[in-house]
Amino acid sequence: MSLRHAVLGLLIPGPASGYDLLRVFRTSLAHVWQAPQSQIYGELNRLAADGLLQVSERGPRGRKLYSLADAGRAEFDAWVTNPDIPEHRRNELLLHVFFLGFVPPDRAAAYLTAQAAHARAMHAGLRQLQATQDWDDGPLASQGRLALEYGLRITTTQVEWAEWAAEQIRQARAGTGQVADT
Amino acid sequence: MSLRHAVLGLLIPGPASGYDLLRVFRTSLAHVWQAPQSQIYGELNRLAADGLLQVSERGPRGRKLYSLADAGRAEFDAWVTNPDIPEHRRNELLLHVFFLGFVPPDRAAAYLTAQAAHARAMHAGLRQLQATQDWDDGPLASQGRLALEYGLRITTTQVEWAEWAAEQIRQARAGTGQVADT
DNA sequence: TCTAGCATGTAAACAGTTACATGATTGC
DNA sequence: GCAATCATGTAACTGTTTACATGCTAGA
Repeated sequence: MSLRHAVLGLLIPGPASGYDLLRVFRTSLAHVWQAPQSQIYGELNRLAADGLLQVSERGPRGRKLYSLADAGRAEFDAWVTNPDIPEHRRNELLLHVFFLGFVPPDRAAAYLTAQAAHARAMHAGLRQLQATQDWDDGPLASQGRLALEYGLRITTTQVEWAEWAAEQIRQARAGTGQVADT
Repeated sequence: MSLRHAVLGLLIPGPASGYDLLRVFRTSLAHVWQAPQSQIYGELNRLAADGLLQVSERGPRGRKLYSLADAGRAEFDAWVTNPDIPEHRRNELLLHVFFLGFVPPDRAAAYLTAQAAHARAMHAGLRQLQATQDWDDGPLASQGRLALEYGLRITTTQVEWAEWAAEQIRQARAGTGQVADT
């Protein structure tokens, strides 16, 4: 239930509406934790029902400003530096790789080359973001820098690995080919 | 719906029961795609209802051997080298990092050091696996080697990043401390 | 005989996605 | 007046997890 904690955390700097949070999820949090509109509004209502936050103000067009209750702040504090991360162990890329032995080596290598290209594009996108972003604003800016560096490093590793893996497959094919032909 | 394709892929070498698959998910696939028992049996029944596989044989203790139908093989083939991977963009670690500005720098740095230690332990576990595994068996062995290398490289990157990030926070704290004191 | 492992299934709850639905207000 | 954006909500569906439930069979 990390969405819960994300919502609580976003209310720490001050009260905000569901719509405000929605925009944060679409911008700053887009690369970190995606959540559709329906989920955010639902979670806010559940959080309010559980007493972790309350509606502190109502504005025009039915706008509701939520603010953090003491219980919510406590819940967030317990979560944020709790080192236990529920290991998800679901990696779509590796699942494909696992079964790559069932297709011809050429197709398998091409698949990995495509994944390398994809990771490279992701990396370029993050570099772009790094260049355009204002890195002096808000309490979340320096954390954003850390997260972005994570993305840059991980995508680099992914590119290198995918190219290495494609090469492994090509070499194995060449190896068996030669043996078979000789 | 990747579980679907994992199940189809596992039936390529030959017919197997739900229980057989269950053991594969607990061993070879444990680091790649986890699935609980109830999900596997449910998926097998759904897959059979959809005509992607059929019960080819019944053994003792109600054992049902499933085998791949032509439609199932086609579905698998379309999936396995399809380069489009639905981007999940949900990273629990980065979500914590995003909010680390709301706790004292010492706690934030300690959190990242703990994550470095965790990634280091993961890495050691994979090295262990690499040493003990029989790397000459089955059609999935060489793919397993590629996946394992992925894990080794990613965990290395995670360790390096987490230590770097912890250092960043410590330095920022020292910096503001000095300025404030002068 | 009894335990461990084989073997399958269901029910309830929770999490997440997509699509639909509605209305208010601001600026052109 | 109209379009864009603000603003919230609900319904249906799919995917996932946890827990419970049942019975068979091989071997010590």
